Amino acid sequence: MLSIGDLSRRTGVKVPTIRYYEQMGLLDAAERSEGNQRRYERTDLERLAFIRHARDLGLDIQAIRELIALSQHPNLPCADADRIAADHLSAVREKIEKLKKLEEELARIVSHCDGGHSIEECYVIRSLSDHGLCGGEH
Amino acid sequence: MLSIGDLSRRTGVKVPTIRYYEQMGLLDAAERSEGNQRRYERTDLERLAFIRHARDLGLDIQAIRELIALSQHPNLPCADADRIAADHLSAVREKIEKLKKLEEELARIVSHCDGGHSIEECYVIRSLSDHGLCGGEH
DNA sequence: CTTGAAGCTCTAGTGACTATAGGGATTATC
DNA sequence: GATAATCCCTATAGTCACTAGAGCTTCAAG
Ligand SMILES: [Zn+2]
Ligand SMILES: [Zn+2]
Ligand SMILES: [Zn+2]
Ligand SMILES: [Zn+2]
Repeated sequence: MLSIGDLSRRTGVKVPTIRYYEQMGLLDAAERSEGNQRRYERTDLERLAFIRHARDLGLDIQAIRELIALSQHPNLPCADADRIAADHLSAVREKIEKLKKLEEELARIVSHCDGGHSIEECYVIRSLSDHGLCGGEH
Repeated sequence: MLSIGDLSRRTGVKVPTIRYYEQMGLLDAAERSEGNQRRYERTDLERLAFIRHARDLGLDIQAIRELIALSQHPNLPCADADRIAADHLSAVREKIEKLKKLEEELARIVSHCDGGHSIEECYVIRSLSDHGLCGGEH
């Protein structure tokens, strides 16, 4: 039986975060010691590692909740799980696209000024004042 | 003199957001009509357009506050403004790098399963359970 | 002068935590 | 068995940049 601190050390998830996951329904409410402290077993450790890994990959709490629910039904087809992952991949790709546009614009803006001007002439300030100086939309 | 709604329509910034920017100190507290409604002038319109553009480029409120403060001193050198922009560009590039790693991993995971398995065999679920199946860190 | 749109303030909700306060439990040492 | 250090508990509030709603007042058109 592991304390919440043990679980934390073994997974790298902070103690308050573990309690938060319980509150959000990702972890089952843990058994308690006589003194009301949480006690965990190996299955909880695995569940938490799953959650942690899914979070590291950027999945949100709701998606993880659904994946956990699915994983409780080993014989169902996995189309739903695959769709969740595919949707997330699409969302990540969209974010990348948006950030690349920002990067391009910012790089252009930054390259036009080297800190050697006055604020009045600064290309950074002028670009922010006038989207017309931009190369694209955002 | 423009009402807050006029300002909203001309900049595409929603009315509550304009009030929020005032509260955050990005916009000066507007003059008021006899009936306590906000009234704006051209300079406010320009300020709001600046804020909007900076937000569209991903700068946060604090950075925008600093840029506005700088733009009030036209004769100072622009090194601080340039640094804010350059720092933001670096942050954007870091985000892109992280997202690209996620994308790669997610693409790999998704490509291994086509929805035609059982949950028990699903590569998505198995990958989430075991980071050892991953190609890199995240 | 009436009506409907627009404006006002204040509060709370979003997501995924993190921090703090003010206590109680457990464990190691003496 | 006492004590101290560490751990754990709940509950609340703060983060960021808004957004939504309640309940009220003001404005502009007809
Ligand atoms: Zn400059
Ligand atoms: Zn622009
Ligand atoms: Zn699958
Ligand atoms: Zn992994």
